[in-house]
Amino acid sequence: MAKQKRNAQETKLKILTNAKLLFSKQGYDATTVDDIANASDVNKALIYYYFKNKSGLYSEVMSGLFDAIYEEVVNSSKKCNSVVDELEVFIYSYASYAYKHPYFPALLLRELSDSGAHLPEMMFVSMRRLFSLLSDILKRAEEQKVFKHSIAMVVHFMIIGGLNLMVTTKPLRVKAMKMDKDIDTCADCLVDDVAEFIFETMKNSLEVR
Amino acid sequence: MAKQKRNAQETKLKILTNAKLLFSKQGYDATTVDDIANASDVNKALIYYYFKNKSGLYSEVMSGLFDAIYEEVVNSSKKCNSVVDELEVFIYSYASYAYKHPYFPALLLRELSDSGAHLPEMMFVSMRRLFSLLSDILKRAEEQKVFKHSIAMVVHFMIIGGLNLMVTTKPLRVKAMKMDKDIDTCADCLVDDVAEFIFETMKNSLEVR
DNA sequence: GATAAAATTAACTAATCAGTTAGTTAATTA
DNA sequence: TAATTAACTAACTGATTAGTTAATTTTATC
Repeated sequence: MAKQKRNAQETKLKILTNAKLLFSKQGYDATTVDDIANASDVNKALIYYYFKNKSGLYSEVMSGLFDAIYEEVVNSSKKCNSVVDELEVFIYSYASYAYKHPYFPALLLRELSDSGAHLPEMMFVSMRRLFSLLSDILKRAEEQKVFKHSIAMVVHFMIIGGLNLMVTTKPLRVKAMKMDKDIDTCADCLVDDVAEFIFETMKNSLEVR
Repeated sequence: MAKQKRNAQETKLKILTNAKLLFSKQGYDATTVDDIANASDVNKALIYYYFKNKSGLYSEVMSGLFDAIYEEVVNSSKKCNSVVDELEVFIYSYASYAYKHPYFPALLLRELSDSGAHLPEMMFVSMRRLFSLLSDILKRAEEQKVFKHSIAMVVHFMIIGGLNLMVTTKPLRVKAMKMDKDIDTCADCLVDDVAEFIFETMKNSLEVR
């Protein structure tokens, strides 16, 4: 039976971690509970012991991720002296997290691709919260006459769309580079260079001159 | 048996259309061949008569879409007198197509979210081709000293990421607006306003001053 | 009009899926 | 230390899935 001593927290975490990786790689529907159980080296019934069902597991995976990135972005913003700094830090911290946790962009894009049809409610709240952060930055920047008026939602999606897609398409871009050296798909671009380019693009465009 | 006269082309098209809608709405894995057959009001075995298998059907759906958008963008570009015009038209024609065919952004984002792991080969080629278009515009603009140097791949993803996400998240944004009027999620934004904002953002940032 | 080919049908198949059940074992409690 | 609880297991269940088969019907060809 048990190969070693029991540790419930450790078991649960193992399940969550493997679920996160598999949902990220294969998507929710193509990932079976058996997949997750096998990857975690636990009996499938255990997953129902710890989580209500497959979607309950998914919800926990996603809420963990959203909480983490929100904290990352918020905590980074606290050290800023200006709204332009805040925008920069928003972009850098989001980029940093996304590159370090590539399952996050994959999961997020999948959810957003069907308008969150199966989006757990708390995830919806988290996303609105994240957008609020950026929206607030842009609004204050406008009030301070640092930035022009902007469509915050579009800014948001240009930033996170750009970043997320840069993460998720890495293998594709590497493949494309091998096939055609004339096309620069940024296969070796560093995360900071990407974040910097996006930040400079937004700043140069929005700043009042 | 047959409820009316047979028309093979019409039957095939009906299957493709319904497959496109369902794959777009539910994703590949959650859409069953039975779903598609029922939606098309045909016998399931017919799908195997016309297409090799489920993934063969998917490939045909996707290649149709990519050919269509590529043509749309290319044909629009032919009427341009300057590289800046070309960029504008690239963005506007992509936006126009994406808004008129919301299943395309949904399908594309899903594929890109897992780095095209299941991406049909011809779709990979189509995407590279589309990116080449933009990359070429930016390169020429740089050579003509109209635009500064840019990371074409990041520009590409900021543009298509922004546009695609604006399309796919429409219902989410409407929902968010209802819950909190203080947040402007651009729920009623017009496609041309979005395209214009994205174009102006890229132009203002990249143009040499 | 007869035959062949194309389009279509109903029924079938083996495998897989989310979830369940009853039993076992380790850890905790009294 | 015995009883209870928590963590875990193997096996099961009914429904669903992609794909198949053989038969039927319609259309095209001669």
